[in-house]
Amino acid sequence: MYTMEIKYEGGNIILTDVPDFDLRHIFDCGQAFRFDRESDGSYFGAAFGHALKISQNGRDVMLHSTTEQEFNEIWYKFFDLDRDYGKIKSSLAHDDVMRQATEYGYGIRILKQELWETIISFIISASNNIPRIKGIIERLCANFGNEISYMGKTCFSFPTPERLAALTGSELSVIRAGFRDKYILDAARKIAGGEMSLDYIRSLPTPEAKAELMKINGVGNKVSDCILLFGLNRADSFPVDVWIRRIMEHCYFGREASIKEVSELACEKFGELGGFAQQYLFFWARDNKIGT
DNA sequence: CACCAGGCAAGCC
DNA sequence: GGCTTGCATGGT
Repeated sequence: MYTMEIKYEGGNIILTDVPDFDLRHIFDCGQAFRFDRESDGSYFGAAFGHALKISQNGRDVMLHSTTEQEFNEIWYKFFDLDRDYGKIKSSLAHDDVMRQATEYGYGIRILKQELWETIISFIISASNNIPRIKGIIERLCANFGNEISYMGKTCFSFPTPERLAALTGSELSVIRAGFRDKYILDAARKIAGGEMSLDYIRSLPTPEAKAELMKINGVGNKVSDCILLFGLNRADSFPVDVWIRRIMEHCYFGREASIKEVSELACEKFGELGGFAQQYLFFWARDNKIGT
């Protein structure tokens, strides 16, 4: 049995004996764009309007300069510390592919991110690459977010729908998002204007939530699946991007396969654990250039 | 210089 | 329904 302990010491939260947890796996598997590795191996970023430095030594994890209240209200849920990932991995590791993928990314956790932020982040991800996605989101926050003072540094929160809805296309062009500008504005205006409700979307069953999200211009099949998985905690969602398609073709089909075929096989093989399987596969395949 | 990057929408049949 | 093409920007 795992025996994770939570202590509050010297203004930091210290977790000991954290199971299935690795910062590089968590932040480099492509689910979050606002946390970066520092030269000392720690990660620095922001979520839910709060900044965080987090570091790890083996199974011990430190959340720097954080209160118990903030940990309980934000970071405990954000890092999905409630969930038994050992059980998930053993349920998935029924073939050689998933055995390798779950062993390689053993410390992956699916972060529970803010819904609004995932909508905009994955709109930006379309036909883009991860370094540039990060750059665009950084400029979005620096220009239109609120200042956060933390550990002697200044960083920025993710801008609200209201803030972005008030912008013109040319004002938004400073973030250099290209053709995605109009999609970002469409999302912000639908939500800030009350035409679309995030709380209502949260309350919907997955298929209905997906249909509602796809009313936003720039949110299609794949982007909506990412929003469902990362922003709405729908772990059965299996986003099929070019990487997942290639790895599934290479490892399971042995031929080219359509997105629909890939989705159907994932549903069959992984079922309600599809989202976890997707993250293990994505991290493993990209790091090892499998299927390329 | 082409070609592509966690896709999508619009325009075709 | 499925299949093509243009799309902004930046990197190789």
